[in-house]
Amino acid sequence: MISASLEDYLEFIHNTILEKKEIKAINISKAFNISRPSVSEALIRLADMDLIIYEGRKGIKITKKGIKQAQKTVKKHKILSDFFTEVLKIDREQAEKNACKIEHVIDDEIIEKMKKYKESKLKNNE
Amino acid sequence: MISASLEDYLEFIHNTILEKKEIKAINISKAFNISRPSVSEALIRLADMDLIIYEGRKGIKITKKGIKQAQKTVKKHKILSDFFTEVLKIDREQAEKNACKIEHVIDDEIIEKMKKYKESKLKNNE
DNA sequence: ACATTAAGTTAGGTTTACCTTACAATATAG
DNA sequence: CTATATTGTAAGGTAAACCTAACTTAATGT
Repeated sequence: MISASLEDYLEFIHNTILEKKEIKAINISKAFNISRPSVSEALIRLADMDLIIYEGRKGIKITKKGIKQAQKTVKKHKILSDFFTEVLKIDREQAEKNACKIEHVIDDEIIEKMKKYKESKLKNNE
Repeated sequence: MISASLEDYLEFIHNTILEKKEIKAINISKAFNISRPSVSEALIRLADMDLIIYEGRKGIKITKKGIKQAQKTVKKHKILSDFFTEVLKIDREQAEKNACKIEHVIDDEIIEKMKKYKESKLKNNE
């Protein structure tokens, strides 16, 4: 099992690679406001779990396994955030903030029900 | 700020006192499957925060501040659990399990919206 | 009353996730 | 092409939340 912190970093790595084609340790440091040594440590742990390939300055690559893992988190994040904004009418910023925390602890079944609930609500355009 | 673990223990202390009038460290140890030394440590930390008064075998008393804090958690727990079962049709067990984790990270505003959403849904008995 | 059991504490250890300070290596700017 | 700034690593430290083993103290059974 991956921790909430590592899951956050992996999610960020994945999103950043999709967006900008590459990512460096320093970007993670800045994005999460953690020290460079802490990032090094986290990247080593992610590499130990075969979620990324880390070769220092040569860059960070995400593995198949890492992509799968990150996609799961991203999916949860999106469903939570959409449910909060569209069903509960929470503002985007707060929805995002809460999705970031809840995505690490909520079960898949609840996520699926949230998704279905939102979809059927939209269909019946209530 | 109180940690998720301490919040869990305080919630359990509060609920148990309401139900059985008293609680001992050993009950927490059994309920959460953690060692007696870990409970001692946690109780000392809760006492340091003035959430309980702890005098070893003489018992555990919850302070005003502790009751307030615990009630907040209990409220969040109940709203989450009810929302999951009544709105999303999640089974009780899973709803409880997830409420236990989410209650520590979710903002009050979302909890309030969940409560209102559920109430208005019941009123219109959809 | 005394042995056993139960409950709690002490001491010392682990892992995770952070930190700072100091150093090494690489890029960039003049 | 060297000086400076950027990025990363090493070493060592902290706090939280757990653990085990060993001890103390209190309660209980016979």
